[in-house]
Amino acid sequence: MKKKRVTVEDVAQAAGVSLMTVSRAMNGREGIGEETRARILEIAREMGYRPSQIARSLATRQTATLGLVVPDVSNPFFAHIARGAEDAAYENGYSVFLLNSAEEAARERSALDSLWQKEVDGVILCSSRLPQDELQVYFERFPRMVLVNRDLVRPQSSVATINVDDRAGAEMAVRHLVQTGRGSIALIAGPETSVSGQRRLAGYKSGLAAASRSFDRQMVEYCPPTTAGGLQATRHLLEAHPEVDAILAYNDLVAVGALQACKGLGRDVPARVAVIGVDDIPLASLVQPMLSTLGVNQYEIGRAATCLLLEMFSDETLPGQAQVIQPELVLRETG
Amino acid sequence: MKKKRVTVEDVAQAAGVSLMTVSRAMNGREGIGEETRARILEIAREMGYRPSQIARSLATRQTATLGLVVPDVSNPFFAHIARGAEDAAYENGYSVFLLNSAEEAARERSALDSLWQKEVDGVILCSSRLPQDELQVYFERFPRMVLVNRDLVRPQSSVATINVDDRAGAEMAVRHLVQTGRGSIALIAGPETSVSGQRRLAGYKSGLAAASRSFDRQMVEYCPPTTAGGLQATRHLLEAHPEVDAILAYNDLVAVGALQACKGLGRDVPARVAVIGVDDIPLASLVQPMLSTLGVNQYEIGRAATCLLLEMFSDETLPGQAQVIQPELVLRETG
DNA sequence: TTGTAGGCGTTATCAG
DNA sequence: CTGATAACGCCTACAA
Repeated sequence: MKKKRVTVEDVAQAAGVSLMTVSRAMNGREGIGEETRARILEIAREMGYRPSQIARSLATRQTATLGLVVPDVSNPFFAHIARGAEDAAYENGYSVFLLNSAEEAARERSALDSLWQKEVDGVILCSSRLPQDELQVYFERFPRMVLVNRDLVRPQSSVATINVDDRAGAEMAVRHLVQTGRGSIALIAGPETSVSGQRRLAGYKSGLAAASRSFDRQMVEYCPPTTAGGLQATRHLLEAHPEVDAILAYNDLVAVGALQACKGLGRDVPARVAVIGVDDIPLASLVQPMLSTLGVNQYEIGRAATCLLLEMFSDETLPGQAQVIQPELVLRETG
Repeated sequence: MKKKRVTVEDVAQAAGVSLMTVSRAMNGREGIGEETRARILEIAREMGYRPSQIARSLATRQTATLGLVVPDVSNPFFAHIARGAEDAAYENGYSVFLLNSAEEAARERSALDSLWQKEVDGVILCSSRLPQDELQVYFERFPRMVLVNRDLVRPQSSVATINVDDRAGAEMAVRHLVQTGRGSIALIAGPETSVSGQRRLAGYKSGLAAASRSFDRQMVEYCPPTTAGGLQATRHLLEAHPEVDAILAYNDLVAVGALQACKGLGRDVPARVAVIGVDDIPLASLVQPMLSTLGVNQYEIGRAATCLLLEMFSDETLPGQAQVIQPELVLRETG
């Protein structure tokens, strides 16, 4: 009942040549007459032949496939990265597996194991929560890897990184808040295990220090990286510390939650409380009041990650790069 | 230099058995002593052995892989579908290829061809813009398929569909606008080639007809399915037809654009103009004023699509289902 | 320019 | 219960 797949052999038979000639014709290789090639290509087209990527992969040990692991595609930040990564992959004839790690180490491991089993040519791993020594195992398993939002303890020739300078960004935001006269600046810090969250915390501290202010851990509230998380954390914070007049949020989603909390508690933004988010997702300019934020171009990060991977593929010599992206302080009505 | 992959053969040798015994042990098959199995499993673990999915696929003609084609993952609507689909796939041991069709027929074709070449076990195709006869070709190429937001002219045993009842939704929205006293209801219709857009247009017309109002094509404006598209189309419409006091938008993104246009032109929403979107993406309740919308649970659509695919996989008898999802009118401040 | 033999890592089939 | 052998569809290397 099932239609059998057309194979090289079928085409070869139909064309009256050996299967190697067909293979050469399909792959545009040297050593074959132009007329022969044209004839074979035509026959193949007529028969509806497409080389099996599976068989090809087994023979060549290359799958023309990349893996993309993100915490959550439904987070606009990663959705844009995914689009950028897939666009670049498409342009270069690669396909991409999309895996969500769901902020869970176990599922992240499972995602990477699955990619390993699928023998992808490279992996883009975003915001990994795995400990360094565990990551090391995967560095060895995969031919190349790009880490987004995660540092490397020591450089690896097969691993590149793309990091947003969250620390500098957070510091810049705090400086700005200080300069505009805010007296009590709080941090809604997102998940405690987040690496970029820790970097923002560091920037928050150093920004405070630069203004000769002391750090108060009461001013830091952890929460899930969502609007709901931001709402709850901010409400909690504001009830305990009504004097807070500025909030730096883990990301824009959390910041929007903060906005909602302020509204719910009757705190006018930005008159009474200033709010600054991170990421500059489209939502930031669509909420009312519009959100000030530390912006980066997510789509380009995705593209860059794929391109890095593919470059590492050709330049065997290319050492593990470490790209750093400086966020930009986008001031809107809230900051 | 490269570490060679550990194969069944290596494990078999280390265990002093044949490779078939190892294969059986790994796959939990019958016909092997419990002690032997445990011993082999242990050895395999120690050696860091993982079966090559590539080789396995070649032998079994199954890849444990699905394809998901969406117009654009960075559109929150599809991002949530993607998450739902991947979650369900993960739970069942499948991986998913993510492809963006970018609203272009050529890229959609290319995406499907690529999946075909990769020999995926099934495909979820969202909002296809391909003509029916061309789709037919792919129905035959893929073992099973689920179409989201696209009808089937005649049922196919290997194809299921999940459709939001856009027509009924649009009609419901128009009825509501009429009942709340709106006199001039416009439609910002999205891309002219969109199937669900056409369904909304039909519902818009029948809603008007049900209220004994005549349809005026001047009240319909096409645009790209984005906030920017909605902004521009609405501005254009409102300038040409200042009497418009209600807008039904192609989706929430477009509706938010409409909101912005109204604001820019000094038209108060909802006092002067009512706006209703479609999809109920998170953004809808985050903008100010909050957006009324025809809501569906996107995440569940994604899950359902994957589950349908996997069910078709086991129930050979299962005929091509056609699930229809009724949208719900979510009234907020704008409607 | 073209064809032949061998192998990529696994599973199916059929003996033992 | 276990093992040898033949696919699976393609490519590399070498021979003609």
